[in-house]
Amino acid sequence: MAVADQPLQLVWFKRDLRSVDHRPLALALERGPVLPLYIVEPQFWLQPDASARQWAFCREALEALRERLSALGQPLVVRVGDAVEVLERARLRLGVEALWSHQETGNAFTFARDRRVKAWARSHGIPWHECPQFGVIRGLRRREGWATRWQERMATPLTPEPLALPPLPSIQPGGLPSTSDLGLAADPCPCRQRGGRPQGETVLQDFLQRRVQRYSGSISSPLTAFDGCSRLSPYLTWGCLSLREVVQASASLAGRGVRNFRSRLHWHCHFIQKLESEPAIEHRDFHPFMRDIRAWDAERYQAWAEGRTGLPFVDACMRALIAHGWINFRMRAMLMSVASYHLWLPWRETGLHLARLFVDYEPGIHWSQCQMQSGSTSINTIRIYNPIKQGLDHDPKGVFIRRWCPELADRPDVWLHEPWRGGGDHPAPIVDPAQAAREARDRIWAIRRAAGFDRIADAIQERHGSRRAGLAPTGGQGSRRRRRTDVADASMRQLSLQVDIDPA
DNA sequence: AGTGCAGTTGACTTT
DNA sequence: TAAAGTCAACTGCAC
Repeated sequence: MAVADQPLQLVWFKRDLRSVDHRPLALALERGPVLPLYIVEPQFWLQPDASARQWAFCREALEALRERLSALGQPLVVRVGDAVEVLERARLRLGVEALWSHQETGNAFTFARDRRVKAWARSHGIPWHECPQFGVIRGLRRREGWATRWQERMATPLTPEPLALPPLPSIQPGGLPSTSDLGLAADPCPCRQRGGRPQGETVLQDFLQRRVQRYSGSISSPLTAFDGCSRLSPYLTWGCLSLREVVQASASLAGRGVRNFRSRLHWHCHFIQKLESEPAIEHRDFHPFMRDIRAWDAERYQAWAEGRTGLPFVDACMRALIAHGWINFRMRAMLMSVASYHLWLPWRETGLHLARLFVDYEPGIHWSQCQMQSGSTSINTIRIYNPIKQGLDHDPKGVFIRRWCPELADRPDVWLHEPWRGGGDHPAPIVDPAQAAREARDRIWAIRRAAGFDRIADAIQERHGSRRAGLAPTGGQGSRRRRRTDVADASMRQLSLQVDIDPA
């Protein structure tokens, strides 16, 4: 009881639901008794990018964290409400000496909420200590040297789990709301991964000890990716595992698979950095010439969203995503590409649908990817996926298609990927893929050739493209005519924006 | 054996 | 993490 007399160190858990490698927790504990708090914010869960499957995973992770912290002496305290109101109540009833948390690069809601929290903390003279998570750098001015700083951060020793937390017996732990308490729509996801650090640790061990061997060869096809990918993404998104511990756990291993995997961990932060540096990319196209070019069409959207476009491989991927809350990277790109090019739908709406379906939704990665797969960054090559070719390449025998589109199970192999061409009365897809791709390509290139496009693209490159030694940011993607060296420069710059695979 | 030719492969360019 | 087009080199085969 004595501890309650002292002002508390308030550790605010956000998307960092673990007690290992948790610097804010460790630092707070050095100063005094800690109140470990998670705030369930109904407004956050009512945002259009939130879903019941995400809450289900988060809730499991919270239960696991509560159990772990209980074992250390003080269970996780959970309160429901607006963050500032909850913090203010804690201040009035318990006294708060300092607020501790990890930096969060989230959506517009969490960005605005953090600014309110900052104002609240300042007005009451409460210092708010935010420790960086990931390799994302807040207040980044120059992109030069980013990769080195990432390496340094990942090489920092892990912060050990506290040995004990002084109990606060007078504080009720509080219950975790249900999906319906939060007003979330029913969202069955039968094959979803389970939340919680113990689950994350198991997946990590299994991946590094066994599955990583075949990583490189199995990440492209949805037939093999569910087992072949690391499947760590939701545990990183919700912070059950720290990125640093994953990097360090893989550091002692060698081989093609591990190298490939590590480059993706690097890339994870590279994308989150873009949203950190420019929060507007969640809502607005990078390039102004790309704004409002697409048309809303409710029927097309619904068909795409439910996996009934009539394009078998696309529908199979969407249905698998709905059931698992996850699909491999390449198929995410294809789904977005079909929505943005073939169906010509605005990326914000289709992006929100995918965000809700992803249990591992990470705003920085997600919105960068949505814009990239829609051609609106202006500094990346236009990549229009051919959904039939993707199917033939990655599911040649139609095993995946038949699994998720049982209505096609009896079709012979020959026309499985384009059943409408096999004669009979099979319905045509909602768009003719070849014609739709051609029209989209022509529209995009007409915009890219417009006067003034390149000048703005160069400015975007200057601000967002990562640098590589010896590269001057000159020339644009849409130039009508270009010297050979400019072409090389452009492709190098694309690569570095797209995937930061700098080995240095 | 050498030639012509259709078809294939791979590197590179364009959109 | 794209796809389609172009072109030159190559291959197998018929004659």
